[in-house]
Amino acid sequence: MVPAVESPAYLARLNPEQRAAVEHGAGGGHGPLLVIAGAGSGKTDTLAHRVAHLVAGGADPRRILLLTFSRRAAAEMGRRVQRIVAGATLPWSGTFHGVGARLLRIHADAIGLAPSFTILDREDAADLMGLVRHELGLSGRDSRFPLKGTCLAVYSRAVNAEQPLDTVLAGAFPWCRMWEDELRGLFAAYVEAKQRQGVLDYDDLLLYWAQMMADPGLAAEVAGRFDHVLVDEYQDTNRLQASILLALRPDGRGLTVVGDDAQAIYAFRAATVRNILDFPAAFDPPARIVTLARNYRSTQPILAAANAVIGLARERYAKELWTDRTAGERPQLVTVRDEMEQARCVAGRVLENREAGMALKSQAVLFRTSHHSAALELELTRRNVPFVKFGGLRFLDAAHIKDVLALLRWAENPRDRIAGFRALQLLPGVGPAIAGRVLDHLAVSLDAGAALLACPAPQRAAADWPDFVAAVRGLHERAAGWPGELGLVRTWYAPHLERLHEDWSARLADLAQLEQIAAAYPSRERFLTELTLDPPDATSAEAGMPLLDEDYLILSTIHSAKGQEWRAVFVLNAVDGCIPSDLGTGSDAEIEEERRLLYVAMTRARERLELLLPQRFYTHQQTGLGDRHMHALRTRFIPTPLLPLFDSVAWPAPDPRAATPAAAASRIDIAARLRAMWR
DNA sequence: CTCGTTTATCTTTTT
DNA sequence: GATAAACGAG
Repeated sequence: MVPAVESPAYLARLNPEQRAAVEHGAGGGHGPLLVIAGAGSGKTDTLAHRVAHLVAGGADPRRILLLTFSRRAAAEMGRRVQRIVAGATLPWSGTFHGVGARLLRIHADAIGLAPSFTILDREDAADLMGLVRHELGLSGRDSRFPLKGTCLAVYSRAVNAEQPLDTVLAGAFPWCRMWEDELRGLFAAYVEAKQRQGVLDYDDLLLYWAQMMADPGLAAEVAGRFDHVLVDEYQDTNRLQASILLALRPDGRGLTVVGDDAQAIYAFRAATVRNILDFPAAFDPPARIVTLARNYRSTQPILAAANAVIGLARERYAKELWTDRTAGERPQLVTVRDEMEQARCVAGRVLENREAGMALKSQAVLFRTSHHSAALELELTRRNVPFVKFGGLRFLDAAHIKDVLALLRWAENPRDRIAGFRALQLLPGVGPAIAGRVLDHLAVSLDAGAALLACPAPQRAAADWPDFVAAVRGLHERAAGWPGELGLVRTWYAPHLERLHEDWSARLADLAQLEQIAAAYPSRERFLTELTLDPPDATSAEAGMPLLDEDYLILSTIHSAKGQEWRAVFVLNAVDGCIPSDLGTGSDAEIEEERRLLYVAMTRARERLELLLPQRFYTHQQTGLGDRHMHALRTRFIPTPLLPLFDSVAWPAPDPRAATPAAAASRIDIAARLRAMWR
């Protein structure tokens, strides 16, 4: 406990529980602390205050490790800390993966890793898996071998959950059990390939870090860098991350974790809610638990409904969120005929809200899967409503962006075969076979740049070869400097882009945007590393992000909405088959996660919450009969006893003169279209 | 050996 | 309704 020092002003802003979390063990080494922070309970602010309080109490900010879920969250935390203690910067804040990459580069020599290692994103890793899969002759079998993406998913789960292969297969991939031996061989070859090429996948960033901590000398060195370790969103960490944490703070001294088991939504990434449930007992004496249950975000009616939804969950730290914001309307359950009507309804209501003075930016539309917003995106574009979409397909996933990055990555690490493989095949006449041969030719040489010069031009690509070699050589020599190298690549790439893609001009504009982004990074290595670990996560309808001062609506997957809040929130497709997704209804654990997902969506709302219930929606069935529309039922997470907590309405409001629903469904609804023209 | 066409399969959420 | 293996022509 702090002696009788005058209490700093910033502590006065906190409620008693927040203050307890902030002041826990102040003044010296302290025991482990678990903060259970309900939705909207000021979690981020509490964590920021705790960091600031440590610094104000004399802790060295350079020796504080702050692990967040996303890079965005890390930046936000940094801003808030600085607002409390001016001038304090946290050099060691970031995601587990980002911090891991940094530590591995520092200690690369000690663990036999080339410091110039490059990082494969999900898709590149899958491509490498596919290559190895093919080399092992697993592609052409009588019975079909799992796809490359599935193989990678199995591998990744085994690594992150720290489970043996047979357990993983039985638990999460039962249809692949017959391939256990082949998969084991495939994974061994995959690991060897990565090591030969000096590349790491996402999982390696954690795995190498954990392995580093298994060596007493290195472990002491790494752990010795930090006096305090704080982890945000602890409910969404996996076993491997927990192992790293435990190795960093074996006795829990100086360790703080913050999270909310009711908001655990990343089990598909091998996150386990057990981490947070079992945290206190992992130490002796057990960790102190502080619970933040006062909600500052939502009105009482919204909170009551959300509490009721999560109240039906099975195991959790019991807490009931409360607020003194008693005024406000109940959340609405809005029944609409189908997805088109849903899009019109939401677009209309968003604009109504704006008329009433609610900026587009303070409203959000949330959905379970990325494509659920397709109809809405069309409707918004038609009505000229600007929007930005988070989640789903990303900027970096576009083929032309990947092409350019592949060339840069290949220059950074000539052993990176996936990068070279991709770059070479951009040349007309070069396919997998020739590309492979060129790469084999280079592999025997120590100086890749010289080897490429000496490499005989493949006959079919003779015309394009000199320009290609010149471009690669320019990158090796770093003649253009950074970010000038990107211009070099674009000049070489532009003609190929025109040849390969109809919509080349739009793609060329994307490359210009990439150059803008690149200019913000000091070097090629930093650009490549940080871009793969923290890709720009928003896409909007038109090229480029809207200007910052412009007003725009937020569209987001529920996963990407984590930690955020808006005055008005719309949740699309609150029906069985979407929430819960019919793909996620296999086990009880999956159902529970889907329930928490709905809870997360609902608790994003401050004043207005509307859940949309299309009475029918289209499914893409494999029945051979093509697409079928199904009658949808209200999500099972809002059973009838909970209905009094909501207002149930229909949209458009029932009109006695309207045709019967059956008739309206069978032909074009001209009436609705005419109405919509003026909306 | 490449590249365009056909056919069968699987379809989420993301560092 | 996209994607990857299989097929066929140049």
